[in-house]
Amino acid sequence: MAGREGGTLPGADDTDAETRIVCHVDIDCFYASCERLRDPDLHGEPVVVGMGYESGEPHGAVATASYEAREFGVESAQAISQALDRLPRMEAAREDPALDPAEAGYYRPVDLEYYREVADRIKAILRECADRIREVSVDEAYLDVTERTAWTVVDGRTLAEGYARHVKERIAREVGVPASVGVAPNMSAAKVASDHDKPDGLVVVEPGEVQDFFAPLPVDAVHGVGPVTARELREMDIETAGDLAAAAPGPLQERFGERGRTLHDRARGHDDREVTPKGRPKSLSRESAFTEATDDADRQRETIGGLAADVADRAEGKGALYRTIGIKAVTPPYDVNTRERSLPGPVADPDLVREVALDLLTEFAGDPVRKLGVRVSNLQFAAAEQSRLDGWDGGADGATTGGDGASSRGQSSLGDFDA
DNA sequence: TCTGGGGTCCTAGGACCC
DNA sequence: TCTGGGGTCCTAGGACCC
Repeated sequence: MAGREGGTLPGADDTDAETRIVCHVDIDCFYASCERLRDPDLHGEPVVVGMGYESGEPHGAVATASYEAREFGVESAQAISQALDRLPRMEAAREDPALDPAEAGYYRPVDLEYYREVADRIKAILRECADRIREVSVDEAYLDVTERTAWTVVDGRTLAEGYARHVKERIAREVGVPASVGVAPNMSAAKVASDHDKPDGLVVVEPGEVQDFFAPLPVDAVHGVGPVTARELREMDIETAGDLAAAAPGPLQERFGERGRTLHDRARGHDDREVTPKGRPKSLSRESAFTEATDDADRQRETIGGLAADVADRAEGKGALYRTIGIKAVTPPYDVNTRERSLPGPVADPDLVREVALDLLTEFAGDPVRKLGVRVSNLQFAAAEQSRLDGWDGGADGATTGGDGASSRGQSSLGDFDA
């Protein structure tokens, strides 16, 4: 509100929430865009990237579909077999006179390693463009650019808009993938703004406009409202974000607890979360689905053994100790069961992960299972503290991670992205 | 939507302690 | 023997997100 242009004294800076400038950058159909990067012939064509997909085979699920592929009804998380029904493979269409190549698409298996290389180039640009950045996932990040630009309007546009355009164009020019960008005075509004005009969008929501921007959107456009909450809100006659903003906070809090308050706030344009780096993981897991449910105990044990080894291996790679080991068993129709056991102290012991996981599995012996998973949690990153593990001083854990957060993060950001 | 994989945070009950 | 109230940890499940 106080547009004190020349008066920002460092330290006396009471940057009030309304004057922050947050960008949310979201690469459009990231995996498909990466595939286009290495095969430019795919530009303008329907592209489907499948996980668990092998060339020509019908298994797996859609990880990402290009917008052209979505026109044919191909959706994220869909079975590849179903996607193929709606959009045949180009190779098949060219051989089969009954099929029209104009109504076929290109299918590719997920190649995470390559996508991470591309993501690293993008993230390098984003880090240059902001003082603080939170990398949400491989293809998405929040940037706090308050110190880099301003809400000042020049020639009918905010400087912030020009800045966001610059970020977007750098990504397009230097990496070659399209991004959608949202700019707003807080994270939640920036996220919704970037979603608002995909693909290749740029949506700016100025301070004071946030609530009006939200008002006409369906409730589930609010970040944190999923299918279940949306249904319950509709039962309360809350259909739009505007309805949510106007609703009495009491009943919301009664029904949804603390989350109710948060969602109400967001719909009203309030969100004072700061853009902070993500920090270390709280758990590591690996899971895998069977092609169809199996009650074969040997197969189940074999799967758990493999997952346990993978998880232990990943934990070791990140220098993580774990104190809790758990499994997940999904039984038909789709019941998710979890079991976990905590140990007296943190360990890094692959054999123990396997042993505990197999022991937890015995409860489901003989049950048909469609998916199994192994997880370690209660993590401690003791690499630095390891040396004085015997000289145990109680607060070592908190003190160290807090103290050198910045420098140690630089080191471990290696681990952030590796497998 | 007949359901892939990797995460986060929250809630609620029970055990146990003081 | 029955009864208070507060706190922490553990476990299971649920909702949500990308």
